[in-house]
Amino acid sequence: MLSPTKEITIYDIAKALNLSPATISRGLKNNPLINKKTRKIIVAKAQELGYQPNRFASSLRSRRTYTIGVVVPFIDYGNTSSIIAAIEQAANAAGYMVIICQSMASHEKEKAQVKALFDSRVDGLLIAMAYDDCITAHDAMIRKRIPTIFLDSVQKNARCASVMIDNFKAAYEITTHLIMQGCRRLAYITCNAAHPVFFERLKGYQHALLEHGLEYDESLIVVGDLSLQTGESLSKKLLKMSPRPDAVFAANDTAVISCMQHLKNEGVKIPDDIAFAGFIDHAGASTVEPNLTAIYYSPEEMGRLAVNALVKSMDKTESGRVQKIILQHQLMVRKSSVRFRGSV
Amino acid sequence: MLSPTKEITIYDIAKALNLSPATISRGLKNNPLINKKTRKIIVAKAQELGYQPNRFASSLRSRRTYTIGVVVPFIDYGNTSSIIAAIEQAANAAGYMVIICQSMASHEKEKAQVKALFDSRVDGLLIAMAYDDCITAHDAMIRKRIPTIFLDSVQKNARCASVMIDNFKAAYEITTHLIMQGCRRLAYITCNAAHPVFFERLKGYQHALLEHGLEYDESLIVVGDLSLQTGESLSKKLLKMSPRPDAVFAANDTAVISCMQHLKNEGVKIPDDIAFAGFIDHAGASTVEPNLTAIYYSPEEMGRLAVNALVKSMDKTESGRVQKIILQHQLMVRKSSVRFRGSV
DNA sequence: CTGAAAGCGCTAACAC
DNA sequence: GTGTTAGCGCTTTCAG
Repeated sequence: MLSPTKEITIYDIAKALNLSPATISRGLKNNPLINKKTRKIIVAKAQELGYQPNRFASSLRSRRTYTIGVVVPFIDYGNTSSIIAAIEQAANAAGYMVIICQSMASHEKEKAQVKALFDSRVDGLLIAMAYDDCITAHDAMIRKRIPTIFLDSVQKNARCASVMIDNFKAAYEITTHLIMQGCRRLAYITCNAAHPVFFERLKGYQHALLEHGLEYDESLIVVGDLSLQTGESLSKKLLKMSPRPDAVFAANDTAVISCMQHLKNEGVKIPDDIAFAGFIDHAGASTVEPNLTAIYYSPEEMGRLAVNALVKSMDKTESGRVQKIILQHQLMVRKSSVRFRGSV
Repeated sequence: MLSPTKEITIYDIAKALNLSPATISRGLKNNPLINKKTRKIIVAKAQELGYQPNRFASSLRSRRTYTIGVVVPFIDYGNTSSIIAAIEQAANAAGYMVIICQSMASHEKEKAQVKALFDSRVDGLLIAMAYDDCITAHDAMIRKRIPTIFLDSVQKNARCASVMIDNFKAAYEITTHLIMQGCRRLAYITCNAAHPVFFERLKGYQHALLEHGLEYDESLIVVGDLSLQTGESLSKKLLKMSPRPDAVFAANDTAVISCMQHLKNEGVKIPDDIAFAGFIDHAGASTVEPNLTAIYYSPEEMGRLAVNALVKSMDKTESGRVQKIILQHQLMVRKSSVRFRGSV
């Protein structure tokens, strides 16, 4: 029995087969130059000896790691885990491994993670930023020509690829829907994060108000926290408003459900007293009662498209044209916002 | 300006400083042998030149990757994403990166992922298996002395470390609770997966029945699918039973909520007609109405304890004593199962 | 405290 | 088709 500590290398296979290490390497990599028979023998011997390739050595030499880095604010937040699941699957199918990091919605952490990923020489990077004013770290990546795709980001300035939905349009649709349901005082719950996504959503909200002859009233804007599920404090703020809003559009993806629940506990009737709409449609939306109106897009598609675009730009040495992929979304109208029951 | 393609290495720093590469390496790694002043100069120069260490080269030489591999059936399932979030955080804090893989509840995939992780020479492995009859792949890992910790697994035979809750006890507590609420015909929803976790839960259920003088009736066992959220088909099966069960204990972590919802749509009153209890307490449990009774344990703690134990066994060359960590859980009694409202 | 030299395991370039 | 050689960037003895 072999000593378990000793690693089997291609040299061992080469020696056992009286071939050169180069041939072994080629045989194991399905290099077409190699004689089919030779390859078979090589593969069999490798199996027999329990050979396991060493990716480091290979990566060091070939300057290719077949690894992609993913940075998100939090893995367990909204539909993030589903997007990551899709990324992992698509990456795997394309022969890549996935290193996942959380930025915890912190600049420093985000930068550190990107740097660490660079130290790991990932071939490409997928990044969902917590804020928009932190291009520097990614700038470094881009300068170093690491293909990078942003998820859910709209950097006007930066010429960088991204995959996202049309946040302006989606917010516009939600707001219009609420107005069509007869709502006139639409509270808007947003985040303290200076993220372009929230900016776009606000613009969509404002645009819809304007188009329907409603005034934009800053006192109807409620700011929550990104990292915390501040449903209770939000609900209190809403209750204190006078006159009370007759609708809530929560562009903050997480707090909306607990906010709704707290209001219900306070005796608020949803949607009759206050109609509700969230933004991203995640698992809780169709569980909470009444079911929550929200924007749906396929997390699987988001992950898949991002990986495919990334793989494409990793494959060609020259990083491809900058690409902005807009994912289709749809407004899932559910009971939390439907007031005219006859008509819908 | 430097050509962006040329990588800065410690040799460049060495040359610029008239020092040897070895000194640079030591300086960058905070080796105590190095003069403090020299180190400062080295670090400054590295910064100036935009040096980024190359982990591969380092790993190749030092045989340490500071990477841990994680394999789970699905990232977006139950409380998995929260456990992973905690793993990522704890690993990061300890100086490790995390590579995450999904086995998709498939043997082949699981094996392939473990092999790929080994090719990446991860220093340690955390694995939540989909089934129990696939020790082989992990056996290889263990033989190769890669510290491995199983999440939620109870291999009687294998002498391997694990972190989990006491599934038998938890199931026993749930069942007892339902019986205390006056339920006598307790349906048990489980998975087709041959996973020890489900075996333990079944035993706990049976033990509680026995202890309370109730017969174990196989016709009350409903088998669902692990990978799919077969809530609707489960609810149909339940409705067909006659006499109908007066309680449902769903050891299958996912399907229970949609199952409840379907039954509600069919006019079943919960908990009065049928009391409900799930197993793992994930986000949906306190959103669905009535709120779902379930077993809670901290996913943060699960992740943290697993990583800490792993780090410990990676640090000492000799892998430490086999360790089984049992996480405390608690039964979260909620409205879905409470029938005696006065008394609870 | 610093330097010289060797080599981790693999692959690319060039021979034959 | 296969072999030779060199070297990816780093760390690690061993010297001094």
